[in-house]
Amino acid sequence: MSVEGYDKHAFEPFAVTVDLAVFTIREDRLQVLLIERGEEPYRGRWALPGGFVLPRESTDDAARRELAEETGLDGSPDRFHLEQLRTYGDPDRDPRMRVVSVAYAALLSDLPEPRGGGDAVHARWFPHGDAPPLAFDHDAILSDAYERVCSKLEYTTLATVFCPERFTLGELQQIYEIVWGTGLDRPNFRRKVLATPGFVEPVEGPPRRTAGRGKPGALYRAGSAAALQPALLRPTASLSRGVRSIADGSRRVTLGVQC
Amino acid sequence: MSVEGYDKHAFEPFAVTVDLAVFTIREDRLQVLLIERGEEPYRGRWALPGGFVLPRESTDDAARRELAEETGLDGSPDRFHLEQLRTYGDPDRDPRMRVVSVAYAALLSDLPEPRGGGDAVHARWFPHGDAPPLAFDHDAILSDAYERVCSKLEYTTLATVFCPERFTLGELQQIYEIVWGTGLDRPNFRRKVLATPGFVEPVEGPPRRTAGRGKPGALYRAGSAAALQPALLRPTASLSRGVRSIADGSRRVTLGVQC
DNA sequence: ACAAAAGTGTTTGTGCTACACCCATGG
DNA sequence: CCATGGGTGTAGCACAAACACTTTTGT
Repeated sequence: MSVEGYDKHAFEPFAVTVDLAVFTIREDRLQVLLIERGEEPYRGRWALPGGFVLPRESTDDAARRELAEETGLDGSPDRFHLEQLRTYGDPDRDPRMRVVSVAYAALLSDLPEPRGGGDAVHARWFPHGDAPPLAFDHDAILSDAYERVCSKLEYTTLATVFCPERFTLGELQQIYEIVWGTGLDRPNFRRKVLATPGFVEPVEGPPRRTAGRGKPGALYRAGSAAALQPALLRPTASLSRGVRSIADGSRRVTLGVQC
Repeated sequence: MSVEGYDKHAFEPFAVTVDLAVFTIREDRLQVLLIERGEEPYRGRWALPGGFVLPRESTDDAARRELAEETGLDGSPDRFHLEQLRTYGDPDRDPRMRVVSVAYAALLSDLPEPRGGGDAVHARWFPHGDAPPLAFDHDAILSDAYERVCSKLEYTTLATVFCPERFTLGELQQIYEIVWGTGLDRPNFRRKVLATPGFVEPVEGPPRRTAGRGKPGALYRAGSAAALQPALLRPTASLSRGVRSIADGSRRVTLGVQC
């Protein structure tokens, strides 16, 4: 940017693309949207959705456009989150030419339509962890994106974008448990969420609802706060204090890939 | 990346650059390295150092190269930190052409030589806060970089890269106080640092040293740990004591493209 | 009656805050 | 002696972990 000897044609052309790691929660699993490539290189391999940044378009706009094209969500005012992850710029990441890719992570509430991609390409949701090896360096991007999502749940209220507009605290807790792959203590989770001003707010007319049997829970919607002041940390899978051997295994549902 | 209709010349050329926010601590202040532009646009304005990514070079390599060129640090094995910040891709951020810039943040221990830039351009350190308005969108980049540095001190051991190889706990604490612009309680800071395994390790032969008068402090060097398990949070600007005003949202959370 | 989920309460421990106090050095 | 910085101790509080218990629904 501040190079002195400047010449508009002193450099070889770079292509700039955006790649999207789109997450949602379907069928009690964290799932990622992947697209099957129809041509070389990596024909037949699955990859993250993405595409070229247009000449008069910001990278953010390109990411929004690709997200809309790929998922069919259009004027959806809320209920999703999109943020830049980082940029992948190895010279050999695409065998065709020099491509620098700005990766984005997107979080979506489960969509009404399975997918609305305009193109005739194959696209589907894969449970995170069941995804096949991806094209290019997309395995690394997806891995980075997953770690970002895990840690974002700790210090932001982003978990609510995975929920429907109205949700119970049990459903919100399930988001955390599914993404982190750990169990959480319900009473403590409840207190933590309710003690954080602006995390959730109770819905007025409390028409209760249930997700199976059991007592129906009170309904909430997302509040106005974005940050969790004391973070909601995921339990550390590592240290066990002292020599406590008893009472460890119990009901920790440690499935899923660790962060 | 996974666009189907692919044509090598279907896009206009983009330039890809790296921009660096280089921080150090000199004269008890957090300072940033700036370069005076010698040509249009923004001739005479100060800007972050940076330059074009070469055709066969990763963006990380380009950042390392620019850092070496600009600061003169060469084979320095350690004692500095370089990490990608984020990418700035607005179509109008450079009036000459379409330029996408991958920004990096660099943290350096104070250098022996003031600067070793090979070029004849003007470069100097500015105390953070005293920097003039910068060219392009570099004010925004610098602001993001500063926030990143502040938060990185909270949950990593990165403060040690600002220190000389051997340092006292008082010097380490000063790093935090200078960067954050707040005072810290010495006994508590001390306990926190020493209680974190791998943050610092005592230097064997304890030849004590002093930074003025007063009791000489024990010397330490950086340990092997990178993360601070319980974070070392900067004090919230809110009131202590008495009535906790509801407030405040306080800590910055980088929301994405959001909804 | 039983299972399952929601919701309340209580105990215990850890880590941070705030502050009081002593030690070593230079002027 | 005093000022300055290094270093130790301790009481109080906020918060989280763990777990016992009650309530409300469906089968």
